[in-house]
Amino acid sequence: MAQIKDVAHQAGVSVASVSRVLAGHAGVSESIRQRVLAAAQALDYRPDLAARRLRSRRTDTIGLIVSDVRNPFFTEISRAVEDVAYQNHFRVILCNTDENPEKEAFYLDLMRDENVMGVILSPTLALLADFRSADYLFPIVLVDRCDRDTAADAVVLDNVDAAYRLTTHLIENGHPRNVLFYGAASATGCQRREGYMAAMAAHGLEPQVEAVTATVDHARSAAHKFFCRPPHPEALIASNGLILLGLLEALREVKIKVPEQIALTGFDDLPWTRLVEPGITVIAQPTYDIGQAAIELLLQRIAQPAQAVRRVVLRGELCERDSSKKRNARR
Amino acid sequence: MAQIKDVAHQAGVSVASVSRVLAGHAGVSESIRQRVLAAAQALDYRPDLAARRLRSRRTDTIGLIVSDVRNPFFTEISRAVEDVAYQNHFRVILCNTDENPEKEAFYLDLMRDENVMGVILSPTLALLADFRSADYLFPIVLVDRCDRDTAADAVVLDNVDAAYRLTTHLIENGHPRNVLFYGAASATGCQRREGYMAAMAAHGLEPQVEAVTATVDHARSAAHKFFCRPPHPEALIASNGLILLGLLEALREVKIKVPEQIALTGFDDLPWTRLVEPGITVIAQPTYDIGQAAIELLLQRIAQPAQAVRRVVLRGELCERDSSKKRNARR
DNA sequence: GTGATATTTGTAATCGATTACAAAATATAA
DNA sequence: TTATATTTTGTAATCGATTACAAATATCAC
Repeated sequence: MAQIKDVAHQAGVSVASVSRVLAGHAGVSESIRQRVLAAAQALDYRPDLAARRLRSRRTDTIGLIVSDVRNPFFTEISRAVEDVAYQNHFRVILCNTDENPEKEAFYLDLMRDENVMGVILSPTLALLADFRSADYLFPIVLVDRCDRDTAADAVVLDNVDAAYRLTTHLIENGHPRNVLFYGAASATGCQRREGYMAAMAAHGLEPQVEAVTATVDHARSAAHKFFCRPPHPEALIASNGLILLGLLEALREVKIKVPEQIALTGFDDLPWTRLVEPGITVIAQPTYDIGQAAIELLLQRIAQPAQAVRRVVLRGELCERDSSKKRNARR
Repeated sequence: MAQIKDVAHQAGVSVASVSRVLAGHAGVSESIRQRVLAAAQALDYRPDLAARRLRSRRTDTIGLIVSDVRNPFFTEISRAVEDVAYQNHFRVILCNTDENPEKEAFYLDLMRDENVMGVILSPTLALLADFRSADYLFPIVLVDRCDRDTAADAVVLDNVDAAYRLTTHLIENGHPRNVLFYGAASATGCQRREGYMAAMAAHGLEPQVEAVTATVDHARSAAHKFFCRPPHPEALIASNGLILLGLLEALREVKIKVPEQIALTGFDDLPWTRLVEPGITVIAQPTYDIGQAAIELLLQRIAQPAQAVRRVVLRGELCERDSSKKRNARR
């Protein structure tokens, strides 16, 4: 394995010159430049990253900490982050917290050990509660979850607005008695609940919410239990894709027909929502864009650590499908 | 930021002793051990990984190179790999090749630069063709794709067998005239084709195959074109989940009913396959297990570089659903 | 040509750990 | 007790780059 002194020797120059050429620094003569480049090529020289990082204190690495990359929302975000990171010659370390604050703390420590240049984080509710960027040695951009008053760079959906519009859509399509199943342990769930409450209030309707853990299995069993005690509502809203899937499975189990007996809507435009019969009305999140915006924000922050805190708010798109078909106010 | 000499000073010992205690080496007195541990704790000392890696030449990092983490098959593998890696105090660098050999070569170079201790790789067909582990400075475990004669550690599904069983299932359920849509650019696609051909031959039936690019969009348009020239076959087989989804979308577009007019089957038990009406008969791959086996194999290889080349072959499970319902041989 | 200034190049210090080797301390055998 | 073997500890070299600083060289005005 060739190292810098071999290249220097081969080119007949000092190691400093080699380093300068390879780092693209100015103030080096064209003749040396050529000789170094040729020598490096000839020896197939690759700088040792460990040595470089030790001396330069840069790692060109960022961390991506999400609850579970298997959640399609985060899968897409990961892909976006990696695309942009690699275009900018950054590496990505991926971590899954499973919404577990201990794992989250472990990975944040790991990020410090790795001396990453920045982190994209989807924080647990516990961490978000009193989150302060200043507590960390590296810049952090929050994704997906962020309170109104959190002083941190963030990229989020306008959850309140999206839930408001989804709820309003249901009401206007003749489903005033609807109930929200939301993930109480997440900031997004709470914000979507807020939008739901606002929409119901605006129409003078009685809201009804069910707090669940945001997993398919838990949502399914919670919904199953819910349907054992009539009367059934006219419509359901799921605060995310996992809960939505759980609700659908429960409805299948208890043989309640969508949309004849009940309307079903939710968040996240997953592949299956337009494949099932009927198609499910959802708020589609621009997931790739969210990831892209997050990594771009992070790279900017790394380049200019002092710039003002920025928040990017993206709008969800309502995809109307047959699961929330119009119906007469009274049947 | 405290460093090792601060800890040494605080504990009143040499840096060597601190290093030894923290590395868990034997031959250090209990009294020093205690003092060092206390000092490290007090100063919240975290070893600098760049320095450690430079000197020790270990990075405790592995690479995971797949075509696209958004493919649910690879999403699940990623998660398994990360789980086991982190349990063993390894980090994971994730890379997406998009089946592009240049990107693949780029990332393999990156792995060398990063001095990773090993790589889990889902190779492009081009790379697999003359793949030799010995060409790389680090151990490599192949996942998902591997030829019969590839001399490399690998974890794969028994594709020939699985395709054989799926095809046989169709034939036995009264669908002798079936056609396989397969990803011609992938080793798995070719092996599944092989199993299909064998099953058809075993039953004295005429095989029919359509080579497609393994993406939803391409499969959809290829299928769309296919259905414009009757006669239609009695059944379809998709060689992976993306193609399967493309076929289903095409069938919806041209309004061919499953299973009344045509049976539909494929590989990969994605969430939607049991949600759509009718449920789709598929070969379920033990994806998490595949990822887990791959990382475990890699960790073993790292620990014992000279051990014999090993191949883990897992069996796919046939999930029978209504999309391939039994029908009379002649209608 | 001289001196002042700007540019290019090289030498050596440095990043912060690990670890080979030597020295010191302790245990064991005679 | 002494000599020897063993264990514990410390000193200093080392990993392979980057970069501060000094030295050498080139450029320019007069």
